[in-house]
Order: sequence, then C-alpha cells, then structure tokens
Amino acid sequence: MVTLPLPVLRRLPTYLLLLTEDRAAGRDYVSSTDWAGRLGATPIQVRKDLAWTGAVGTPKKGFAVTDLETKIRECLGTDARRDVFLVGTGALGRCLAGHPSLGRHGFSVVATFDPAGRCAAGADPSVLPWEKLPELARRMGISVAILAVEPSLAQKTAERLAAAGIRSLWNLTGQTLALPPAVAVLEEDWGARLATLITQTAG
Amino acid sequence: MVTLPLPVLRRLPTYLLLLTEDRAAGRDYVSSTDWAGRLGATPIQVRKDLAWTGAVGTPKKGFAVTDLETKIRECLGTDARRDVFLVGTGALGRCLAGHPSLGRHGFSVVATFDPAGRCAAGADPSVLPWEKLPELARRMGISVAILAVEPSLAQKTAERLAAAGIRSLWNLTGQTLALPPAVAVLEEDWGARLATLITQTAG
DNA sequence: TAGATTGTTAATCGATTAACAATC
DNA sequence: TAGATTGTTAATCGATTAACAATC
Repeated sequence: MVTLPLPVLRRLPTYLLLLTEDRAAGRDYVSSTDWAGRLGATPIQVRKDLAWTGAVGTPKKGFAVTDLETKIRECLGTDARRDVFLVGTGALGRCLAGHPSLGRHGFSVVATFDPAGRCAAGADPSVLPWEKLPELARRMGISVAILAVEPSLAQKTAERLAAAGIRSLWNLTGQTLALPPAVAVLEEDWGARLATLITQTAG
Repeated sequence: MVTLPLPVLRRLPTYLLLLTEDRAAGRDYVSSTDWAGRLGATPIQVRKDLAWTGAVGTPKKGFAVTDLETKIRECLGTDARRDVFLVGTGALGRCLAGHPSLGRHGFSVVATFDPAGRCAAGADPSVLPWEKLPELARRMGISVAILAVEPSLAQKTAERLAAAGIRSLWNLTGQTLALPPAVAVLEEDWGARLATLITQTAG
C-alpha cells in the first residue's frame, strides 16, 4: 500500500467522526458534496482524500458507509487494536491515556510504568516496575508509548524506550526530544498549540 | 504586518524552545546552521522562517538571541499576556489549563465556568456562575476560551461562547463543532492524534 | 431519460529546496 | 584577507483546486 500524504492522513479521523454521525442517522450512503458542506471544505478535496483510501463510490449515490469505514480504518491502522504503554504517573498522562477517545480509535493502555521509581511502601500496585519494561515490550510486541514523565526525565526516559523497541512516542512532556529517526515522535506543547490558534485569528 | 504561512507559524514555538536553551547556555548569537543540525531540518528553512519574523542576522555570527526572541514572540502574539477563560470543570480541562507551558507562552487562565451548572451546596467557589460569562468576557475583553465540558454540551456551549464574543476556542471535547467562520476553533481528538502518529511509522 | 455524483486529468497555488551573491 | 553565514532570487516539489468526461 502506498503511504498517504500527511495532510490527507490528518483529515481521515474527522471523516471517521462524520461517518459515525451518518451511521447513527441511519444512512447507508454518504456523498462528498454533503460532507464538504458540513466541513466547510470542497467536494473535490473530500473525494480526492477518499480516493487515497481505496474506497470506490457509486455515481449519484455516493460511498457505502460500511465499506468506507473499513477503508478509512485500514489506512489509520485502527482495524487492529493497538496496545500502548503509559510511562509516567502524573495527572495529565492519566487523563489523556484514559480518555475514551483512545479506545474509540482502537488504542488500549495495557500497562503503566514510573521511571521516577517510587517503589517504596504505599506505591500504586497497578504501576509496574520500570526495569520490567523492555522485557514486557518485547514479549507483548508493544511499539507505542505515551511519555508523560516530568520534563527533566524526558530525554533519558525516551532513549531507554527507544532502546526497548518503542517506535512511536507521544511526547507530552513539553520537552523536545532528540531520538534516532527510526522513532516517530509526536511532540505536544500545549502553550504552543494555543498560541498558534490565537495567531490564526489575529492575522 | 503580513500574516505568516501556517507551517511557519507552527515551527516558531519550537524555535522559541531552542532559544531558551541557547540563552541558558549563555550564548548571545545563534545560527541557522546550528539550529538546523539540532532539529534535523535544513539551514535554509530555518533562515526562511526567521526572515518571516522580521529578524535580521549578521553574516558569520548569526542572529542576536534577545532580538530574535522579541521578534518571534511578536509573531506568536505572546509579547502581550493573553487572558483566557476555562469552561468546564473536568480533570482534563484543569490539567491542560493549569499546565505551566501555557504560562510560558503568555497565557493566563483568569476564570473558570461550569455550564453544567452545579451551583448547589458544596460547589467549588472558584468556579463562577455560567450566566456571568458574557458580561465578564465583555468587561475584561476576553476572546479566548478553553472548552472542556462533556461532549453532549459541547455544541450548545460553544454557540453561547461565540455569542459572548469568544473568537478563539480550544476544543478539548472531542466533539466536532459547527460555528461561524469568525470563530477560530482548534479541535483536539486525542485518539485521532495518536492514530496519525502510528501511521507515520507504519507507512 | 435527466440529473447528480464520481473519478481522472490538467492547472494553479503555495511551500520547500537549491543556488549564489552580499557581507561581516 | 578568508571563511562562515546571511538574504535573495530562481527551481522544484507537492498539495489543492478546477474542468470535464464517465456512469448509475
């Protein structure tokens, strides 16, 4: 399968949400014209995007809801469930890792680790010892982790995750990471996100 | 001032972080070559981006740290402090709204509202009555809000915020919003975000 | 059939990259 | 001066948009 352009990839999840609405409304077919209207986009763009997924529509009717959903999910890799590690025990990490939206997209947090290593009495028993991670990652075939440790530990922890075979890292620490290109990192910096939103309006 | 291209805008916050590192290291000048090396980007791109901010470098030395920081912050609108409303009282909203990163980018959450309207006994006194929002927004000149209510209330709450003069909305509900184009909305869907990260690697 | 919608091919637009002269 | 780095102009690349034939 050809790899889709990143802009297309980013729009697919939105289409998935529209699809859910349409299915809830009892529709069997959806049209690019209709979606474009709802999204404020052009029908051409919607159709071009859907073409990337391999979905084929029928003139006058549109795209079959069930087929389209399968196709989009295949592209997003959410046809199979994805098991994920949570690394760090802060409130933010727990909030995001436990968010229902992750489940909806096929993700499941199977274990939590704490590199800060509070293994003293009273420690949360659901948090696994940090040393166990490489072994478990290998045995369970985990390649995705949510990094939510405190900033000062970010780089070092990330390196050890990379060494443990983690290939996709959702970096919530706000600390820029330097990792080998084999590891895909999604950096989150909340203030920066909000800042770019503002400038869109101001401009 | 000309509005910068969105891709450039999105890279600016990263430059700001590098700048902080460099300042901490006691440097007075930074070069595009150096930054490109650290970011895995090209010097040309860095220079082109910085050109948008209006910063002027000196050959052989690079860009003056203090000047560059001013210029970038001006573009990001973080030269002035930005007051923000938090709407909704869930854990996620509190985590993100209270995140130090927001402060670093010049944001300040000045009031919290709860449209779910738990004004019964025992209610949190730091949460203001929802009815007061339009009046306060006007008096304080607030145009930015973080929307963190439960999904079922999202659309209706957003509409009332728009009516109250909110022009930038950070939508953490995971619910797609339909609002007039005058309101800039940054939609967050955590599962979708994680999903696009994965496909980057898989592809 | 008529009309709406798809899918494809070409044109436009914008961002990134390259080349190179200017300069401290 | 020599060499590193900037800034500008041109070339490339990719994504979006437009035009239109195909089809149910």
